[in-house]
Amino acid sequence: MRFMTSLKFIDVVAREGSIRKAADKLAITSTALNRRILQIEDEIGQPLFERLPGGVRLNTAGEIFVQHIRLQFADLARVQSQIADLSGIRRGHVRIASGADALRRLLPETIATYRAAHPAVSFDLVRCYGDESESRLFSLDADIALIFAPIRAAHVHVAATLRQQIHCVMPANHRLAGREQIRLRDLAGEKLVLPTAQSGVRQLLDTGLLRRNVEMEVILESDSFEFMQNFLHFEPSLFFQIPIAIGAGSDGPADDFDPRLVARPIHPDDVPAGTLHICHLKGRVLPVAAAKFLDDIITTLRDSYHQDVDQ
Amino acid sequence: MRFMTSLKFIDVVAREGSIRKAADKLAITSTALNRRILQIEDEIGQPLFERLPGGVRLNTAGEIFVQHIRLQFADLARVQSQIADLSGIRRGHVRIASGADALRRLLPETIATYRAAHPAVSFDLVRCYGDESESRLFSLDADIALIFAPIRAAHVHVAATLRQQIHCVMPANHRLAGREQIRLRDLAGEKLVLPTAQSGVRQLLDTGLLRRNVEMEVILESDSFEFMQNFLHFEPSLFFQIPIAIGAGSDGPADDFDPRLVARPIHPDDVPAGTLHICHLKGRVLPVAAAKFLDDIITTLRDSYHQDVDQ
DNA sequence: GCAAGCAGTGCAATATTTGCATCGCTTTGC
DNA sequence: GCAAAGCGATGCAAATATTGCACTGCTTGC
Repeated sequence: MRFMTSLKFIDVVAREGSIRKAADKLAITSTALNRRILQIEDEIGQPLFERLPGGVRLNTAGEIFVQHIRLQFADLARVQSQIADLSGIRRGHVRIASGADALRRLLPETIATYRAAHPAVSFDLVRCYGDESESRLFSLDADIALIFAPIRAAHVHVAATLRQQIHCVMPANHRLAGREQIRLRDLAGEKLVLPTAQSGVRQLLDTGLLRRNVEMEVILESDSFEFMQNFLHFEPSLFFQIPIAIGAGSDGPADDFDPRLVARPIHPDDVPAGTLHICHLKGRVLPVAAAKFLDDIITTLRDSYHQDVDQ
Repeated sequence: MRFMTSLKFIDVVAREGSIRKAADKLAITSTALNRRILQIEDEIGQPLFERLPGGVRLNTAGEIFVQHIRLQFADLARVQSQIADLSGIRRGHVRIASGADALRRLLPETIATYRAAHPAVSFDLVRCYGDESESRLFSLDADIALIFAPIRAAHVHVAATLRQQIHCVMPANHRLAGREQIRLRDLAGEKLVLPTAQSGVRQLLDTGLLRRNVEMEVILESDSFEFMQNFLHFEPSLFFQIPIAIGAGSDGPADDFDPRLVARPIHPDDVPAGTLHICHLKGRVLPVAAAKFLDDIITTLRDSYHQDVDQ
């Protein structure tokens, strides 16, 4: 560590109490060592050593400085061990904050593919509600966030966006199952299961329902796809999802999407399409593993989900 | 600090994302800089940068190392100020990130007082929007931040807080000028000038306006106090500020607060009070100058602004 | 009082760093 | 599809910084 030698020299001189003795130990001449110390004292603007007849001794400033030096060495050692631990580009850890939508199929699929190529990369998935994804980006608890909602915070950089029309999920034998598109007025009198209030899907629905002033029966709210899917078999009702959550657009529907159910898009005039944002912290240079994975998500969306992705 | 130059170089390259750009900034040739970086990478035993066609980017090892470097620089500044403090003369440099509110009066006043006592201390003031203040604390570009907004990041330590009720600023002859407090419904039909969307004042206002569903005419948005203050003389309208921005609570209103204008608080049931946070990076030991200045701000708020300060 | 041990300094030898010219590469623009 | 521009890397010579030698002035201990 060439950039630490001068500091190391000071440390040794402080320990030896003499420039000549320290020079001996460091295998250089005392004059060279002496001049290095004078130079640093000059840069600090204050002497660090008291000159005694029998050698040198740290003064108060020197003690503060040497303590700093030793802390730096300790911290450098920590950094080195941490870096040595990485030992390669393909190692790493990617932390993702995501709403429930992308966790159903997009992320499992993409991560599995990525890990097949880079098995030494590990992942951290956290399901977030509301603005928590953005907070996690900011607090550096997440590298990448997938957010199906408007982006509020200025510190979020949106790497790609994906338009998603909300779909209405219903039993395959439902009277509306034959329609290509659902109008909100068609839902009059239907029993509805709504997503929880924080979800982006819910906020879009509220916009539409409020605007159209449609009378509908909201029988429950849930944030669990599995629950809503199974509930439909017991009580005839409808719930809402976006395409990536039900695997639409991918190679066929998701394996666990019930074949007795169908999903039909709501007419965009009634409920506007929402946007899935793929984000990271603005100004942050992502770790390689995370940056590559970000590329992978975008590629997957474009190639495998055949979706329009804006970058 | 000759012994820090190589590290500084790496920091700059990381920020610029290009060796050539960094070399320009550092006034050396790109080849010299390139070789210094190669040398340090060699000493670390691992590359710190990814070489891209358009420049370089930190890899995981590099990110760890650069964070270490920045901490080292911040700690060196602390050591220097502590050493300077020994000789009786406090010298040093305090870097502050602040929203517009505190920059109007609180900081000019406090800094002037501080500098009268310690003329060798210099200051760096950066006006920040949104979450930028918090980012600057983390990247060690700022020692202290004054944030009038909720704190989102976990790495921020809040040294003190100050509750601030939003005030409505209007011409002295306005029909509402006689009121002790303003209700939102009083503002129906008024022309409003709102602060920009990132500002903490705006976010509180939005909460209140949304909740009360008051019909008002927003004629423009601005982040400039001077502009809004002068605009009122040309078109009758109202804008919003918090007490420390208009000098209220201090010894009389700020010198440049127009006597033809008055500020009246909005009823707390309509718009909740916001909180000014006085912060620094968690876990960091501030330089002496910065630590003492932090004390000064808190003292000033309590003694001169007669505000309740929580510590 | 004089030898021994210390830090500091002038000067020449040596090592290191820098700048120039140039290569190989990728992206961008026409 | 090709030329231009921008990037990092490298060989080599010039510039700069560091080092070692010889020596100074100083204090201490015998």
